[in-house]
Amino acid sequence: MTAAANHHGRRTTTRTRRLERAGIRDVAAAAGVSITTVSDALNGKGRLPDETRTKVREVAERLGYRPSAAARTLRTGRSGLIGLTVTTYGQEPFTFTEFAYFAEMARAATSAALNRGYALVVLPASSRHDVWSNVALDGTVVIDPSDHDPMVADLYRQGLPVVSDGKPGNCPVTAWVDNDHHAAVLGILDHLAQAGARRIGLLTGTSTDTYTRLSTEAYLGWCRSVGQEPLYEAYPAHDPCAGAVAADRLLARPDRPDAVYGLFDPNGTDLLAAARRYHLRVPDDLLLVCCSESAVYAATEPPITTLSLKPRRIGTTVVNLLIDAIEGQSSSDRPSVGQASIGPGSEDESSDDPSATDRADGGPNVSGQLMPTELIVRRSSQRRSPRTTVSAPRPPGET
Amino acid sequence: MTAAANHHGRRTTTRTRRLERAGIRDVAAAAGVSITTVSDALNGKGRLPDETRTKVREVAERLGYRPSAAARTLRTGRSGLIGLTVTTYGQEPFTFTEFAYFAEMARAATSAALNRGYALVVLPASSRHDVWSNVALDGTVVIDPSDHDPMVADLYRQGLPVVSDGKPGNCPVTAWVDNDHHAAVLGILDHLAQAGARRIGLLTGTSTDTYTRLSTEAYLGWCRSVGQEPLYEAYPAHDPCAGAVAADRLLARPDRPDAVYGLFDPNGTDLLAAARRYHLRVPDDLLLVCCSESAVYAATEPPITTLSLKPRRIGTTVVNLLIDAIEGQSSSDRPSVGQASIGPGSEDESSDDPSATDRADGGPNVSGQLMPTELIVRRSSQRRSPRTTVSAPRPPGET
DNA sequence: TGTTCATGGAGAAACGTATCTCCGTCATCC
DNA sequence: GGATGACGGAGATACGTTTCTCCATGAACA
Repeated sequence: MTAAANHHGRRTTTRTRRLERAGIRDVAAAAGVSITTVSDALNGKGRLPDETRTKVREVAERLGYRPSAAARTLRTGRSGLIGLTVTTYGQEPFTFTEFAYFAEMARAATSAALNRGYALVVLPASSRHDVWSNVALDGTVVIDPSDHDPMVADLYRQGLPVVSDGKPGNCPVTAWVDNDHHAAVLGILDHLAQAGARRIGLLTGTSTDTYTRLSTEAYLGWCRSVGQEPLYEAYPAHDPCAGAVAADRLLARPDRPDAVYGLFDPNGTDLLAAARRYHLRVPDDLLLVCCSESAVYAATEPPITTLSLKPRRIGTTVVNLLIDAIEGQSSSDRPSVGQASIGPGSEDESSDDPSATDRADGGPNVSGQLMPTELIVRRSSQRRSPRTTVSAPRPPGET
Repeated sequence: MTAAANHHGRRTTTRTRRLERAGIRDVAAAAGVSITTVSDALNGKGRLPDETRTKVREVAERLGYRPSAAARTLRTGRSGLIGLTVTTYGQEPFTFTEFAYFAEMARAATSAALNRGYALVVLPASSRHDVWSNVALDGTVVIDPSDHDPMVADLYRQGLPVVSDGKPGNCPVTAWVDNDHHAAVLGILDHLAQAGARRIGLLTGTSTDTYTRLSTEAYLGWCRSVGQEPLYEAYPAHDPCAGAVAADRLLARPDRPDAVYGLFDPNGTDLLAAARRYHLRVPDDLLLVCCSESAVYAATEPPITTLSLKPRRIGTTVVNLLIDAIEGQSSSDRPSVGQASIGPGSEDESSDDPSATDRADGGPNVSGQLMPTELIVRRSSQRRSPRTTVSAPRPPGET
């Protein structure tokens, strides 16, 4: 008795016991061909005449055959799954909803992954290890890794490609993508100064992630360069109430700022509410800008100028870089991130700005990529012209 | 030469070629025990003295051993993955961000899944089939399935547990959870009437999902019962601009309503903007309520009364029901949804309202569950008392 | 008439785990 | 002093694919 016959015998008895899904063997038997032929026919490989191919496909369809993803993954070493790691604050697992940035970014990432035949698994950065090791990942996207992130290091050591959203501090990654936060903050401060601000305040966070750090540093540097005394309040960004309190504190100071930039999404409404409490008119008494992806700031009274980090473009780029690394890895041993990472996979949102493909080195050998932000100018930051033009016409000349 | 030795021989030569992850065999060899012992030691099974167990664990740790999720899945038939199907509109894959409901619900679902050791895979309902069949799922959560949803039927036919958020129309599911939309709409309309509304309008959608359908029907029924002529505008809810246009149309009608309920999240700002355009004061000239999970409506001018569907509780419940079905399935053949589905897994958000565990039958044999909504009363729907108390003190009497 | 190719397809070996079965070895008990 | 069981652990099989290797057949060719 051959092994195949033995197999089949066992299967038959098993099937009488429970109604099981048809396997490739069942298809082969029903079609009167070998397992190899079925596999080749369904996967478009091998050299088979079209008649055989279509016949096998018909039989498979008739039997309701679905290939076992687990077996395929085991055999090929590819699961078609990529992880999306989100930062977790305390017990609450996600900032997903708190900041529209994450939601948008995750959406774009999911979409980009699906476009290339991958699915996204959402995993918290500090999850118990068992969940992580229970899912077969081809690679991981990490949002804002902390310095020396042990999870990232572990993944990388396992040989998994890791691409981070946010320039990594000290952990090894395959590639990274980030906004040019320094330039963005400088642009905003210049914009506010140009609108007449003399004392620009900052609402910032206490956490040590790259975004907060770079933005705050840029603010402090700008203050130094123009000779303004820094005016800022820092609060734990994950606390929904702390933002409102910090905004209030900032406007309650004796040296009250006449313009404020808020680093986090809810800061716009926080600041608007605080301004109302102190009877400050926006933009007459107080200029306002905040970093947000939320569309509600177009409809507030007054509409608030926002800095968009273009999370969709970032999410798309990150995923495409990751998949490039995953798929490039097999052909050559060293991960060579493809040169056309933006082009093919992002029909949806990469409509503008080809300069986004510029490269900047950020580590020993990893390819980093800085992406531009977009300042959406609305009434809250304009004293004179109420028109909502986007471009700031001033030539660079004051830092 | 035994098969094991053969294995190991091959492995050794392979390892010289490429640096591979250590397998269970390597651990067994390094620890001087058998594969069985390693497996048992790491999984806490079998009868082993603690010394062996700890020794094996040490060796595994030293070798950086990570069990292959694919192999485990293949062997056990469990992947620890559950799918989250999100409705897709046209080409754009997700409504994720558009409606805070989805973001919140997905977040809670992810969290609940992780609490029980599962990970969530986000998949679009109408994805190409290959992505679906490429991932090994233990079960699926479906958000708002359409009638006769082929995808759901297919999953169900495969024997996968399917739990839907939103009472399913005509597709078979293991269980479902939904809000009591009928009661919610009636409550809102009564609330508005009680605040003095004579002609209540509705901003609704053109799609045929359960939420839109039930809500609209409830509105129409209420209109019939109180003898009011229906005043509504329907628009494609997935179009971000169409809502603003529909809101404008509704307020531009000659028979302008003096109160409006908007079924979708952005309707609040849409209606507020439209009211401003027509110089209608809220709440004096126009009472406003919309269904939203967004916190921004607490900070608008005026703050807008919202109906919360409590998406986090729904997401948590749905996932727990699904996992109950998955894990119950193995012990008995018929999926018996556990009786304590809310209790254990939802430490975070099931703080209130134990009545949520009530059951309602909605299909032949599936267990459905109706969950309450919450009306957050703010200034936009109150004419007299500007205090933001939740209870409306006025006695009913002027319908 | 042999040799060479191309064609169509079968066999069997992995992939790495979980688990079922079974086998020694002692100590214990009647 | 032989049966009994607990203890500790090894062997082998199966999970369902993919894919490498190889074999038959017939046609083309020298």
